[in-house]
Amino acid sequence: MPELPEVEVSRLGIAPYLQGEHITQLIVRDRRLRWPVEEALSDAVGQKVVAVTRRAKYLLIELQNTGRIILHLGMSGKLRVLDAAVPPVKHDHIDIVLASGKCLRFNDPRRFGACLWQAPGQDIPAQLSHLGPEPLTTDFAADRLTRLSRGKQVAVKNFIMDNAVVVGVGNIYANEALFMAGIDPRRKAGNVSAKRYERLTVAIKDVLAKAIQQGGTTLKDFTQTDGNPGYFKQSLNVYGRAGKPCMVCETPIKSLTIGQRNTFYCPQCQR
DNA sequence: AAACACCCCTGCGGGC
DNA sequence: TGCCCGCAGGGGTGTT
Repeated sequence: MPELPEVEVSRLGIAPYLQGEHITQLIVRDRRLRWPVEEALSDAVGQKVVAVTRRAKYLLIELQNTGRIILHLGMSGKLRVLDAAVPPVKHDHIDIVLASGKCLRFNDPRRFGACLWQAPGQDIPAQLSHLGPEPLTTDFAADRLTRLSRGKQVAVKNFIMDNAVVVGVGNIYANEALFMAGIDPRRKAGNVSAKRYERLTVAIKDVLAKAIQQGGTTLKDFTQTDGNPGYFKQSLNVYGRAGKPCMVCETPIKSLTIGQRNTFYCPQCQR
């Protein structure tokens, strides 16, 4: 479900309900997520939430004692803010209950998501310690793509989906950004010129920022925390449009598999 | 080292 | 209506 824009939309939706609130209870109904949910997570009870931040596709619930609850939505994870008394439904695995009477409820049918616990004073979990720059900051610039890609045989699409290169670019937005930049997704990363990486960098920033503005992309089941869908699907140029005419030149969009993932591109516009 | 394939898991849509 | 198959937004792990 979620790429960076959907995670950011979720963050914006939940933050007002969590910030400044005390956690009164943690309910874990199923610990079998991407990694087993640690018992120590309940150490967060009694703590005040000072902020909800994001790193890559991880949401960080920052606690006053410097502890953190770290959530990842995986492929099918969803967050809702509800009255704590609302009965849980299937796949509602975790409730973070707040003094306000609300709770943050994590639902994840496929259980590819995660809930990690970083105790006060502990290092950030290893999953977050080797991540590349955030795409929407100035830390992510074209020269980085050019420098890291020299000599690389990997397809440029896989290259920009590598979290060590830049975080938060998943399958939808990798396809969209490559279309916007006019680059064939199969092209070897090392064979893309510095000039074209300039265009790709702009495209990545642009597509992610616009998707956040429009509330993310709803494909099957993504909803904003208010239950409304995201509207960016209407702006997709290539993703999921195999056989349909290119928005620019009307050539049928092609699909193929790159790195075990479905890839869409315009054979005319992307070289 | 780099480039892949594979796996975790459930639900859903399409074809028959 | 029902069954079976393929596929899905992520990403860590293990093999060449």
